[in-house]
Parts: sequence; C-alpha cells; structure tokens
Amino acid sequence: MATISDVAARAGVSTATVSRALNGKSTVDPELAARVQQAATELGYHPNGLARSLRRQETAVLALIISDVENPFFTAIARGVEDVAQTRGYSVVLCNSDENAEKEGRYLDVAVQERVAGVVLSPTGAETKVEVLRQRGTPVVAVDRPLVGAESDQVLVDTRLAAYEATEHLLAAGYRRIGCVTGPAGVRTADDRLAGYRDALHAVGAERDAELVRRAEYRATGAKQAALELLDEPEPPDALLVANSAMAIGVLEALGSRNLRLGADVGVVAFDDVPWATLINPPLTVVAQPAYELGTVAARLLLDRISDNTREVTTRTLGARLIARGSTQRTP
Amino acid sequence: MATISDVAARAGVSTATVSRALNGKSTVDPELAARVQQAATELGYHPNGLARSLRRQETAVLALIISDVENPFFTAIARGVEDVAQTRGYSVVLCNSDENAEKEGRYLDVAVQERVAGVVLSPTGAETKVEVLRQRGTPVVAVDRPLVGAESDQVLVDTRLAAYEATEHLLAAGYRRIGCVTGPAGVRTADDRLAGYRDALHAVGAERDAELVRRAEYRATGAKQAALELLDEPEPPDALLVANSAMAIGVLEALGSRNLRLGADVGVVAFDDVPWATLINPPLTVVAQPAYELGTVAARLLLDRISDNTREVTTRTLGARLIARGSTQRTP
DNA sequence: CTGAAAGCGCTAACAA
DNA sequence: TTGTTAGCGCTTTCAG
Repeated sequence: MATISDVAARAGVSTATVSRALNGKSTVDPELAARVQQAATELGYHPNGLARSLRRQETAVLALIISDVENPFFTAIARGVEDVAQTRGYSVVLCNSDENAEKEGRYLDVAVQERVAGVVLSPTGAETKVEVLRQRGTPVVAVDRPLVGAESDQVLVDTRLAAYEATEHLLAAGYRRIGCVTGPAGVRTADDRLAGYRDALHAVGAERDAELVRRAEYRATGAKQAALELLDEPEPPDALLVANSAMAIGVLEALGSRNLRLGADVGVVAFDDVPWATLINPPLTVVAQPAYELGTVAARLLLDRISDNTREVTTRTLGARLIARGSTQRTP
Repeated sequence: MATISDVAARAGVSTATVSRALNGKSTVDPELAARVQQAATELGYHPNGLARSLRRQETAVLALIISDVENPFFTAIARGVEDVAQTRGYSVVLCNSDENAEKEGRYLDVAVQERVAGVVLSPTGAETKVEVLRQRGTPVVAVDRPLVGAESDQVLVDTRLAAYEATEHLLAAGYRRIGCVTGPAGVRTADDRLAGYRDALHAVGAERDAELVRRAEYRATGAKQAALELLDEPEPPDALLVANSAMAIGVLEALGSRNLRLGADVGVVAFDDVPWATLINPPLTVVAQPAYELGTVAARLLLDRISDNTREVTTRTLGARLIARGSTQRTP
C-alpha cells in the first residue's frame, strides 16, 4: 500500500510538496504538481484518512444513531442527513441502537473514539450517556426526540399536536370510544402522542375514565397483542390511534383476526405515511411526518455548529399533516 | 480532551503502562493497573481510535455498502451483518449507494481511505471500481449480487430458481399469459429473475414470442408505469411476476387504477416478503428471501477472511421460498 | 515555491 | 513488570 513518501520518491519531491499538491493548498509549481499527480495515480495512492485526521485533529465523518434501521421513518431521516452531508463533503456512518440504551451508549463511545465531527442522535430515552460527547466537545443534534437536560440543537415534530388533530378527526368522523396504542413509557414520541390523544378527548369531555390505552414496543407483535386486549374488552373501542407504522401492522392484523372491518367497525389512524397505506382496503388514514426534512434540517444544524460552535442552541419543530383516507370513515 | 500521556502523568507511570493496563495485554501490577484505571475515569479518558488504528495498522470497522437504505430487504441484511459484527467486536458503518455506481465508487474510496477492516458490498452493477479494494488488500464479500470478474467471497440467493418456481406456481394456478416486471438490465438479480421466468415459460412451451416483459428501476413509480403499459396491451397479461417489493407497490397501484381484481383478474407474485403482504386483500403471494441470514453469513465470511486471508474463496448460495397466498388464486 | 522536521496519540519492540 | 524509544502516515510551521 503506497504511502505519501512513495509518491514523493517517485515524483522526486518531498512529502510536503506531495501533500500540498494533492490537497491543492498553497501554490505548487504546475510542473511539479503534474509529476506528483502522475506518480500518485501510477502507484494507486490513496491517502490514509486515519493519519490525516489524526494530524488535522478533525474528521469529515458524521455519525447518525437511530433507533431502528428497519423503520422507514428513520431510514428516511437517514437519507436526509446523508444527502446534506454529501454535498458538504462529509460521510455519514449509520448506527442502529435498536431502541436499546446500552447499544446507544456503545455507539456514542465509538463515535467519540473515532473522533467523528458530529453526531445526529435519536435518543432512546432519558439518556445521560450523551455526556460523553459534551465532555469531549463533540457537537450533537437530537432528532425526532429531545435530549433531556442537555442544551443541544434539536429537530422535532409537533407530534402532540398531530396526535390531537388525529384524535379530533376520529371524533369528527363519529367515533365515540377511541383507544390508543402507543410506544413504551419514557420514549418521548410515545408519551407525546398519548398526551395529544388525551388532550383531544379532554377537550370534548369524552371518556376520561375508561382508559382505552395500551403501550407496547414500537413493533408489530406487541401492538397486535395490545390491540387484541383492547378489542376483547367488554366495551371495546370503535377507533384506534396508533403511534407508528410498525404498530399499525399489528393492529390491522388484530382487526383481521377478530373479523372487524377497518373503518366501518373500527376506525384507525396511524402515524407515519407508508407506501402501502393506499393498497389496503379501505386505505389507511395516516399522520405523515416530514421524516426526510427532519434529516436535512438536522444535518444542516449539525454542520453549522461544527463550523461555528458559538451559535446559540436552537430547536426546530416541524409540523405533521393528517392524510384522511377510508380507514376513518364509518360509512363507505 | 485527555490523552494517554495525561493519564500516565496523573497515575505516575509511563504511557506504555497505561496502554498495557487499559488493553489488558501483558500483565501489569494490579496496584498500578488500579491507579491507571482511576486516573482514566477521573479524566474522562477515551482512547483515540484514529491513533490506535494508525499504529496498529488495523481498524475494527466494517463497511456495508448497500444500494437502498429504504428497501427492507437491504435493511434486514444490515441487521444481520451488524449482529454478527457486534459479537466479534466490530462496528459497522452503513453506506447507501443508492443504486448509483458513482456513489458506490465514492464510498469504496472512503472505505479504503478510512482503512476499514473489510467491506460487505451489494454491487450496483458490473463494477470495476472494486479494484481499489483488491489493490489495497481490503477483504470484500459480495452479497445479494455477484462481483463479476473478481474472485471474492459471495453470498447469493438462488433467485433464478426462485423466479422459476414462482412462475411455475402461476402456471399451476391456471394463469396463461404471465408477464414480468423486473429491475434494470445489468442488475444481476433483475436479470436472473427474468431468466428464471423465461426458463419456466420455456419449459411448458408457453408464449415464447409475446414478450410481456418490462424493466424499470427497482422502485414503485417505474414499476407502476411498466405495469400500466402491460395492462393496456391489446392482449394484457393475466398474471405478473414482480421482482421486488417496492415494485410490487407500483404494480398493485396500477391494478387498482385499472379496476382489476388482484388474483381473480391478475395474479401477482412478488419478491420479498413484507409485513403488509397479509394486510391486503387478497393477501400477496411472495418469494421470501433469507435477507437477515444473507447478512449474517456475509459478515461471518468477511470476518473469517480478515483473520485468515489465505482461505479459499467461497460462494454461498441460499434458497428462497415461495409463500403462496390469495393473490395467486383465480377463484376465491 | 520547496524541503526539513516536528508531532498528532497511540502501541510494540527492546532494554532495564 | 516497567520504561524508553521509535515510528504508523500525514500536515504544517519554519527556514531556505
């Protein structure tokens, strides 16, 4: 594996000149520069990024730590982050914390050890582990969920309001016993969506005591179980607000296994627009979150902070929008 | 940011001792080791991975370059790779080539520059850019698609056979004019699936000339367009083999927009099992690929090669399995 | 404009 | 067992 000195030797110059020529920094005699270029290509020279970063004390790598690679919401964020990073010359490495605080911590350690330039994090919970970054001065921006107790940049969705509106929509459609299937306690989005749901019920003085609420992991299986429990209640719900798309799958399976008609028997609105929403019958009403934009905004915030760490901390809150479809119509 | 010499100074030992103590290599006096540990935690010391890797001439990082982060098939592979890497102390960084040879090349460069220990690659096409790795001696394993002309380890799916069986299944179900919507020419999985489809038709001497075949990008929109073209033919197909799940969405949308009943009017079998396959009506017949296993096998192969580069090159071919559901039944 | 030389933080011989 | 020392490959003063 060719090093800079191999190139220097071949071109008959010093390593300093090679470095300068290849990085186009201070001016180098065009003729020498050409010799260097040629030597480099002849040798198949690829600069050692480790050595470079070690010397420069900086890397052009961002870490993106998300809680579920298999969730389209997060992969859309990933695309957003990547697209922006790309145009600014940064690479992004994607880490999957799997909604697991320990794994998240491990990746934060890796991020620090590898001296990444910055981190976009969707925190699993009320983490303190992020202190590692603060200590070390690595910029972070939280995405989708806030970073409690840490004054860092954040890009969030007004998910409580969205849940409120979704619930209102169900009420307006004539549903009366509205239930909610949400994520684990402590996960901010799960709590916020539940809060929005309660706000809406409270606003119309509906069903305050009969708590048709179930929590589960943000996955299909738990949600199916939760939905079955609700549907088997003596007074089952006639509509459900579901906190993400993986859960929606479980809920729809539950409906199927109880032979309940979507919309007519049980209205459903789920968070996250998914490509298959219009393929089912009736099509699924969803709360579409601006996932891609979340990613682009987060990346821009992060890169800005990397280049100027004195900027004041900002929180950007994006809106979600309800897309009403057949699954929230009682009569076809 | 504390360095190893800060720790050494604080513990009153040499940096070598700190290194040894922290890495648990050769034996260190327990008492000294304890002092080092304490000094390290007091200072919030995190070893500099760059310096370490530079010195050791090795990194504990694998690169996984896939062609679409938003495709569940690839994210399942990612999980497989990650789970195995994790247990062996490696981190994996995920790169999204976006089915774009140039982007793939850029990430290969980054992989070389960052001196990753190895690469799992799902090649976009007939790439030569992978030469960069070979030159540099970085181990690669190809996953899902072969690396043409490069003798590297590979983990593939017998997708041609699977397509053959899927087509056979359609024939057995009574469909007579079977079409195929597959990916771009040159993408091996797309070509193989088409080949398997043709094999099956050929075997029964069916419809050899009337080519009901369309190609498009592995995405919903192109597939919708392609399906519409086929459906608007004077003699439209009565069944379709669809080469991936994103395409399946487009095809199903096309059916919907032409008011054709899935199964009854047009049978459909699609590659990749997706969670929503059973939510549509009738449920979708699919070819389930062992994506997660593809990832685990690839990672193991890669790690084995990293530790012993003299192993002979192997190709592992995994099987796919047809899951017959309602979308391939002509009569309900 | 170019080269010599120092050093980023760490590990691994080699000595002691 | 511990310390001294020499680099890993690169960039960047500082001289020339």
